Amino acid sequence: MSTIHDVAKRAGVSAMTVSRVINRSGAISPKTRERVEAAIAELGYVPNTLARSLRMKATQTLALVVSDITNPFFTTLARGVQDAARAEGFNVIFCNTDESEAVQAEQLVALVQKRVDGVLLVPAASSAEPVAYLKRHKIPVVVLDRRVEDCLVDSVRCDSELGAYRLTRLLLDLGHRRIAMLSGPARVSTASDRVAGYRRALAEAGIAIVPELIFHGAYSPAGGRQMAQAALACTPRPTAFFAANNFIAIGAYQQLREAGLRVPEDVSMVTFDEMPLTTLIEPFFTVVAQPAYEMGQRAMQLLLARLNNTASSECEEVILPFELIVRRSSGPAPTT
Amino acid sequence: MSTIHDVAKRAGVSAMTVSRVINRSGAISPKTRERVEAAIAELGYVPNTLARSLRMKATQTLALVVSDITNPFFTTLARGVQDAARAEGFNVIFCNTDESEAVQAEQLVALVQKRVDGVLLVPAASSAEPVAYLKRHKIPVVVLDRRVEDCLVDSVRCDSELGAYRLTRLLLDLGHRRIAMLSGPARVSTASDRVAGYRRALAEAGIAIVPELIFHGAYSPAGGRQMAQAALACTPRPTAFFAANNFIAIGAYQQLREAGLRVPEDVSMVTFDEMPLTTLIEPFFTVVAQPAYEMGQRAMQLLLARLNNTASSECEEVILPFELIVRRSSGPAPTT
DNA sequence: CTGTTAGCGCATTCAA
DNA sequence: TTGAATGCGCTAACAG
Repeated sequence: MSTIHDVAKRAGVSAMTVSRVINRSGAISPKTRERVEAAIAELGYVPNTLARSLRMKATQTLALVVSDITNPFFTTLARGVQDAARAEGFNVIFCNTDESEAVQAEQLVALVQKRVDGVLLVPAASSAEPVAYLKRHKIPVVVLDRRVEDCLVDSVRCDSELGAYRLTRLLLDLGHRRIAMLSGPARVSTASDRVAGYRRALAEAGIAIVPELIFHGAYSPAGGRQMAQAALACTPRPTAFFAANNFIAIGAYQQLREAGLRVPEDVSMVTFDEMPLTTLIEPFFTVVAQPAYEMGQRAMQLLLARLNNTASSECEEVILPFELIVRRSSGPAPTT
Repeated sequence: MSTIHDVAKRAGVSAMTVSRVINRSGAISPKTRERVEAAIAELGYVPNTLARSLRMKATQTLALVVSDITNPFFTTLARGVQDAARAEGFNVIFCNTDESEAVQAEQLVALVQKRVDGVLLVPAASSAEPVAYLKRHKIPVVVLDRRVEDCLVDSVRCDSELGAYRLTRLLLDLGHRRIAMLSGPARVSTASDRVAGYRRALAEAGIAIVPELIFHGAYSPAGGRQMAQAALACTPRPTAFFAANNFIAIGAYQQLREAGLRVPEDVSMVTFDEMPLTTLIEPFFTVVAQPAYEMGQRAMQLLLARLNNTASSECEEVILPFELIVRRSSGPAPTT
């Protein structure tokens, strides 16, 4: 693979001149520029960004750390990140943590080693340590989708507490009184915030909160199944299920069906996050739809602002609006 | 940010010794190792992979280039790639081409600049040039999901022609005679292969091929809508629709519904690729399901074998089996 | 077991 | 407008 020196030799100039031509820095006479460009073309020379990055202390590479790229919410978010990054000439490395703090820690080390210019982090837990780690290494971070304990960082998310409050209110208005809350890992802010919103709505309605009806499990179909199964064992049986995200909803729904229950005739169900293709075919779930693509974009904008030092010195906290979409999965509580 | 020299100074050894400790190369006395490790911890030193990569001519970074990470087929495939890569200590950069050869070309240049160790490519077209480009730069490639014109590369895919043949046979066996083929971009091998399979099945059944019923469009819901609309304008109206992928199926399905047609009562529909969440809630589409996750894994294995030189010198072509799953979207042709 | 020398490919600084 | 020297942080090769 040819280097800048090979090009220089062939064009009969110095490496520095070639560098200037490539980066459009400094002034170059049209003639030599032409010669250099010819040499570049003849050799099929492609600059080595490693060397450049080493020298410049900037890699033009960012990272997006999510729990599972397979979840359409994160996929869409990732696409928003990608598109915004590409527009500015940045590449993006993706990492999945599978909600494991240990895995996340490993990933972050690898990213620091690679000297990525910035990180978009959907934290696996609300501990501030991972963010602090990146900051210690002078790597700008934007926290996405989830909160992190008292810690000054740029962040982009929706108001999970409010969304959950609204969904719960919806169920209450439909006459439901026993509502099972199937939430995510307790250490994840969206999971706890959604529980908080649920509690607030119940409290406000003067309905006793039954701890046995509040579950924490994995943000996965399997987690949803397990929690639904446990919830079904409660007596009296809940008449409504609040799934904290789409994956939980799917698993729970399957479990309900297998138990011979119909949604919404026998039990109602509400959840967070759209299921893109499903919605297009047969809109079914009543959801709080978060603007995933836009979240990714906005987060990337914040990060780029930091990188260009055009950001305000204070950290910014962007709370995007969600949309509550009522569909068939929620119906009136059955009158026993 | 501290360097290997800072660590060396603090530990009272040479940089080389620190390097040896970090990379577990060479023999180090327990004592000095301890001192070095202490210094590393005290300084919070993290090795700079850029410098290492520059020196070693290897980046431990790979790239996956797909058309659209938002398509669950590619998302799942990406996850397979990721998991296999992580197990071997590689990071993966993702790129979307949106089926544009121009965008793809740009992306590949950026990847060569970054000196990625290898590329997994879902080519935007069947031209061999992009693969040749990478090979010229000594970057191993594995072609995924699609074929590339007479070109020796490792590749992993399913047999699209056969899958399409089977799906078409299924429709024929159900009595359909006018089957619209809604395919992808003509330059993409999966699109043309699926048309080929469709033609073979029809020919074998002694049914005339009606060119007006064969469409090429974007592998997107919008493409599906447009093609379905055009197909519905044909007289007599087709009784069955073959969508070449899940996105086309979604769009076409919407268009059919809006035209007041019921699936499968009025028209049948078959397609390629599962729609993960949809399937879990309400299995509906008759599909050829390709093992996306496994395809990603296998491709990564081939690539890693190349990188470790444990691969056979000849290129390997892995054709994975698909599964034909019959569901509700396909039914008997209506007896007019 | 440890250190020295040299260079990976590029861009900044200064000089011409 | 152009070039030479220098160093980014690391490791291979050799020496001791």
